[in-house]
Amino acid sequence: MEIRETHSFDLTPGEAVRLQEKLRARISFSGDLDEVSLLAGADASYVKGSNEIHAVVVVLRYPDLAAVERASASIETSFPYIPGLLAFREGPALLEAFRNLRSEPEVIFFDGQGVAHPRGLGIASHMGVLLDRPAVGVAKSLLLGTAAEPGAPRGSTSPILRGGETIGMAVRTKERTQPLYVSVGHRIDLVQAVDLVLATSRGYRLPEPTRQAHLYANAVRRERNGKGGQTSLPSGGR
DNA sequence: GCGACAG
DNA sequence: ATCTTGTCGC
Repeated sequence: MEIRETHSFDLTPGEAVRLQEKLRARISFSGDLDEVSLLAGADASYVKGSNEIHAVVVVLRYPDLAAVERASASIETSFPYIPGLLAFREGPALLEAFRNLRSEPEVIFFDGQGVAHPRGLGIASHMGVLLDRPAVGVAKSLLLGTAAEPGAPRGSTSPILRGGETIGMAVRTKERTQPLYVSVGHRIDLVQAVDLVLATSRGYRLPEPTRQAHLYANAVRRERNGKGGQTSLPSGGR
């Protein structure tokens, strides 16, 4: 993918916060999506004792979810994990992975929050704005706000509230598992974002784009890491 | 001041 | 995120 815009990621936490406050104004909460034919999932994995970060993007065809393309990038990061500043840790690697991608997915799922963030600019919104592409935040836990437990059936939802405002939706993508927390990233509305997450969740808690990205990110880390990584193979399950 | 806190 | 084997439940 062509990345027309970027900025320095070599910032102090304070400078990063100011940049978030500035970029948040550019988020579009409305959807301009017609028919989705390609969607992507992005994720990153790390090597325990080092600063290595392996970022990947997996593109799937919609609605059959067949794999179309995978791209990755492995770099050194210096920014630590600070709640609220995740994009400054994973962003550089993710953008590099997108540069290595040839497909043009219409929507991208990110691991983490969209606007359900202290400054309204979680990693999904941040990347969405820089890539100027519809983006959805799919998080496994909450960073901001509260949400009642969604009903038991798959597809049940419950709003993520923050001072009376709905900033996202808790979504039950699979029965008897913890809900996912979906929020608008960029150029999409919450209803469509939730619809897409549910439409791409097939038998697992994580929607396929995110799940495939997770698996690929771990695979990339392992092959680029002959020793320090995990040696056992997934035990499987069917 | 204290606790919470995406990945 | 990462470290880890078996184990309980669907």
